[in-house]
Amino acid sequence: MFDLTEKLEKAISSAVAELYNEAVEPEITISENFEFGDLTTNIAFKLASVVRKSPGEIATEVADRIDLPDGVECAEPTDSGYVNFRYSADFLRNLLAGIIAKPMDFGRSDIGKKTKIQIEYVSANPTGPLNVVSARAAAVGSSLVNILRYAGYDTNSEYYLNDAGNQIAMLGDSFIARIRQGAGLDWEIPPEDGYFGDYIADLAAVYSDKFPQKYKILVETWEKGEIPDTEHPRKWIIGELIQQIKDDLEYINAGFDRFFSEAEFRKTGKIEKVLETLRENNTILRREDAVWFSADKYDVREEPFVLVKSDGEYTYAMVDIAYHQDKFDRGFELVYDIWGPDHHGHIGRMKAAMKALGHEGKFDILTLQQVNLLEAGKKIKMSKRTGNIVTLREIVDDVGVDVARFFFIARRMEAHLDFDLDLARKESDENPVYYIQYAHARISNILEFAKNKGIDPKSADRKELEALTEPEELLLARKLAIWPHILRKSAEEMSPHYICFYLLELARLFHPFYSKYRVVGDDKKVTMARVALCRALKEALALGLGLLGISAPENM
RNA sequence: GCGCCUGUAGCUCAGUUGGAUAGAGCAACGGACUUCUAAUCCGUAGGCCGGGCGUUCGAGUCGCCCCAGGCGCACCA
Repeated sequence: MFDLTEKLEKAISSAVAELYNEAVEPEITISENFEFGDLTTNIAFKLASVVRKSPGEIATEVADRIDLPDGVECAEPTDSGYVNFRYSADFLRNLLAGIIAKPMDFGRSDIGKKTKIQIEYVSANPTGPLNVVSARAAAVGSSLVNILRYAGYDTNSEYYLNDAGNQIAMLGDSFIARIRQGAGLDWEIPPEDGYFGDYIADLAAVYSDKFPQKYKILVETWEKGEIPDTEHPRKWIIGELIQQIKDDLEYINAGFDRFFSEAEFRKTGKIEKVLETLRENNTILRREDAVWFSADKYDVREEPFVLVKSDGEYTYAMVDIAYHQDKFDRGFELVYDIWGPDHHGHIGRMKAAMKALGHEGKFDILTLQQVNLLEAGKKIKMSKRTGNIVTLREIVDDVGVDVARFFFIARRMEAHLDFDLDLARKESDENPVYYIQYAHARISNILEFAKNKGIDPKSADRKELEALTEPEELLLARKLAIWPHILRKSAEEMSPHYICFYLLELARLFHPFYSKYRVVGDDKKVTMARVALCRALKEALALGLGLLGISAPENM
């Protein structure tokens, strides 16, 4: 809907075919400056060496020959070699009328072709509250899911709950130690891999209050010098921490379609099956009583790694490989993970394993870089082990969901993020999120004002919109026309941050327009048209903010 | 030692996959509220795009070599 790129590409290729008998796939880009029109192709540069003419010459010939599709007003060659295209006024009016008629479909596309795609993100171990890195992952992942869904993918989000294995055992040990501490017994948290955070001591206190009988038995058994059954408290704290994680994710507006339990998965027997498949594929070797995967067979840069330890336990890698096989068994055609930098060393391994299982090209990992929290100009050092962390909840409480989400999303995933808390707090009145939201609130107010005067163009027609003639008005309409491109790029490149910058630019055009012109004025025609423009703008802003999981307030 | 990520305005970051004059927010300076929201607007200033060499019509973007910061290199997860 309202994306002329494809039509234009066809028109250009057929013009080129007629002129030079060459087959090309033209690139259409958005002009970065509106002086250069709305859309641009650099086809003449690509052809210059093949056709042996200057780019400028080719641009002129192509521009003359091209059969312009509906909605494109003209093709303008430049001396340097570009061909610039301009949307027709009629196209822009159509666009505005279209947005108002079907606001929830503006820029919606089917580029995903209903492909079944799964995005796994956060997946932090349930050994403590979520930290800022998880907060970033939650924000980015959830908006990516929204964007892919809007782009026509059959999208599912999943959180892998690592609720089994060594770290969980260590968590249990740490928790038991804290219970002993609460009971006044001698206690020690496992020094190597234990969890030292205060939250565990707090939960120990909750446990003894909540289960006085079980607590009593525990303490009495210890006092007799015997070893009690600690299964209940161990299970309880995991459940408790998982619930906290789910609450935190809700808190930052990141919903998941599914939480996938490792403990449950281990019972299904799938791990054995996958191991068997790998064995059949002749990718397994035994060495020193352990079972290894020959990753080097699939990627020369990788080395074999252990799947089953000599004590018979599966490694994390083995379980994770089987888990990913299970995703494909469940029918996902594309599987994406968002991983933190600390798991970087495993990317090559996992990819090699997926290749071995026949999923090459269907699996990819997006790496999300770390977050540095700055306070008073200094980095806050964080360690989950020692419990010295800044939690998701703390940061959201501090700056608000909308601000936190925007800051997390508004940068490339690969970029390290310096989150200056002082700045976020101090400038919370003038940060970019409010700039965008304020545009939305202002427009809402105008529409309310207009409505009270009996002006409510729910279904604006093109005739009314002919009164839009000022350059600022047309610029706004042209900016709106870009929205489908932005969405497509965002989905194709799995990059939610483009949406942030687009919305900022849109707001950046609206505010000056607002101060310069009156929307509701004496001229009825102009008023109608401007109110309609405002409606379209409001829908686009709300849509974009919605995809980012950020609220679009009516009042500020 | 090996691998990955990053280096763009004082600060935080974009830069349409190699294209036109490198952009935005904050911070700084000077202005603007009697009409739909001043969380706004108008104006000024701010840059050897870490450094070097190369590739070509053309490089912030690609290649190689340095420099700086971060993160990984387990029969841990």
